Amino acid sequence: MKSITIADVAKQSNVSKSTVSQYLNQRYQYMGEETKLRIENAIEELGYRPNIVARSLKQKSTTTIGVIVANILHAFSTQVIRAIEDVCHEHDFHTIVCNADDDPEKEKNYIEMLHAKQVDGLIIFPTGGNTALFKRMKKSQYPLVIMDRLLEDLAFPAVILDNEAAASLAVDHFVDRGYRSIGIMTTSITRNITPRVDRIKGYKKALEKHGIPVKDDYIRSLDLQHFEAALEEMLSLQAPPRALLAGNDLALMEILKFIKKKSLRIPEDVALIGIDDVSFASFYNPALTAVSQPAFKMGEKAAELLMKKIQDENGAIDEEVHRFEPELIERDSC
Amino acid sequence: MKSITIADVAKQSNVSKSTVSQYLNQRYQYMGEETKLRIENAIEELGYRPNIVARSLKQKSTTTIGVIVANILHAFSTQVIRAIEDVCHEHDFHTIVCNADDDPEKEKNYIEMLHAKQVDGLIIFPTGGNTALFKRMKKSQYPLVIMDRLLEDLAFPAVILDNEAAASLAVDHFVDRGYRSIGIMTTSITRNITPRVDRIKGYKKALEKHGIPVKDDYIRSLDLQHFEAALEEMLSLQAPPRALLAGNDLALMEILKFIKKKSLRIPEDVALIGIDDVSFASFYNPALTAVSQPAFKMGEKAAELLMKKIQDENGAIDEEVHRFEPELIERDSC
DNA sequence: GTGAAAGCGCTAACAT
DNA sequence: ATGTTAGCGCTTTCAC
Repeated sequence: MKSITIADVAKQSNVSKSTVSQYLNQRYQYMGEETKLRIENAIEELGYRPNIVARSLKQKSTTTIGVIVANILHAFSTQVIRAIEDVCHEHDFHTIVCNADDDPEKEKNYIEMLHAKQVDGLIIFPTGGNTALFKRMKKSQYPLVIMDRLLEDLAFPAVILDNEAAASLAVDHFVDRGYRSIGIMTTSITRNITPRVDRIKGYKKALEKHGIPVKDDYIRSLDLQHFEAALEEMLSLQAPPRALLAGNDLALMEILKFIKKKSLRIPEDVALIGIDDVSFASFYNPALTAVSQPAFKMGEKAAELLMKKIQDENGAIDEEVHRFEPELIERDSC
Repeated sequence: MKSITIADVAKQSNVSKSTVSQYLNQRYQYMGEETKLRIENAIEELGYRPNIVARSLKQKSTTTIGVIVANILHAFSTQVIRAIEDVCHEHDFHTIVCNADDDPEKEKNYIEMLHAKQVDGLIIFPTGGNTALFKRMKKSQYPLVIMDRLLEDLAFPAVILDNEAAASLAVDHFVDRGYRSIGIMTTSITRNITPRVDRIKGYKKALEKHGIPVKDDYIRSLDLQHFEAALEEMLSLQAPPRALLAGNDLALMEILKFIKKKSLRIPEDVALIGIDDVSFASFYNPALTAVSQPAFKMGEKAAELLMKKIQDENGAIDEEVHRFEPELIERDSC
């Protein structure tokens, strides 16, 4: 499978390689109309396609960015990815998506491989490890924007949800509806995943604001496979919570499974609000009240920040964190 | 951002570029133990990472494959993708995923860009257009495996579901449960999307097998945005179907929305079976009976076929279609 | 055991 | 207006 090169086109059309190159890069300022046509035909006849690898080597740009998500299973990740792809597409950039699977080791491998592949920049949903690596990237000025989670001590441009507000919104709504014993269940916070920590923080603050005492028994943060046991435990407390806040979509689904298994009624037995709007929220029985993140806007913002950083050579370095507001979607589960 | 090259490492360790290259490619057969160490240190000190773009240019292989799915919104697509990624990872290949969004034009662009990017092979869920392009690829021997849908007249290795069997399974189950007026709703079959066509075919055959007359009023194939109207129509027939088969996950969700909106009961008012097992099937109220595809196995198979095709230079060319068996998961919606 | 040199396909001065 | 030339960073004979 020997490929057709620019040299073949040049020969076929009786011009030099450089002229063909000019043509390919639409620099036909002073190019003879006839030459242009000859080249056009040659390309057509030969079915020639430029080799992007060679071009990238020369130009030191692959017009490709990488995005590494901590966990692709979150609907939020996929929504953000689609927005990023859209923006990149507008800028004629390609996108390579990798899933770190919540594993800092995998994250590290992907960062290194994308770097080796010479992607022009990275959008990362950090897993929470790899501090040293990030420090190095910071120093090397590698175009990087952080999404969803914050990296302590490291000032990269970042796009995140106002996670405290998200939890607050939910608690406020529970209280509005007359609930005062409210639990929160979220996935594990070993490695200090900031959104989860912040959501718990927001939950506590909101409770205090309403003069409701915070009970540690009502707060659980653990791996999905331990949800059932934890739920069992929490709901068999002498005074069990009457309302449950799911810290994210995966947590919500575990809770729903449990509720189904135990034939509990929503909201009579437990009221429910989930952070993240799941695909089936509107037509679940009952319809699920949710706090939704503006995933699309967030993805757009992250991509725009990165594009700017890549194009501005070493222009104004934006290290701000861009915080987006969540929104409560009222339905029937609370 | 000038990058560190092999030359820098060579200088730093007082050897030539080629020796460093040997080292990088683990060809230290005759390499001095000491040289090895010096290189190792130099690489460490400089933080050198090989430039994959340059390597690819020379080696004419990017150890990357592309996968183009017709529509990423189908859960099936994402499951298959994950399996493909796993297999590729084992073979030290990377994967670039593109979403054609059911648009043959986009499909074409992606094929061309992936080709230009010199990916070593392609797995495609065809949108149904681009016959000429595929014919050309066939001729050029480009490593390609087809997934999910068949391409008429074109013999590529393919991995698909036994779609007729899938519909049959559902109809059989309906009949078992005493239903004899059964409708089917699926997304549009303009462009002759083979799975949809075959599912309808399987549905009809199964009906005939059971001696139930096929009614055209009970068969609808259209875009998602027209589902509501079509459902309205079908269920207001003088003799409406009492059971509904959803042709895929997206169709199922539309049906569920409609049912919710009209406050219909499942299965009392309509029984329901969906082809594709959705994430929430097990904990929906009621739990959803489904015909599931072995998505993971199918993805694995496709990836393995492609890897073989890529590695076997021009070895045995497998043009078989590999057909997988669906499985009925019995729950409460029928 | 290690090095020199050519070349992968393309671009970009610089000539002409 | 078009051609010549020198690399981009790496791999790979072939010498030494």
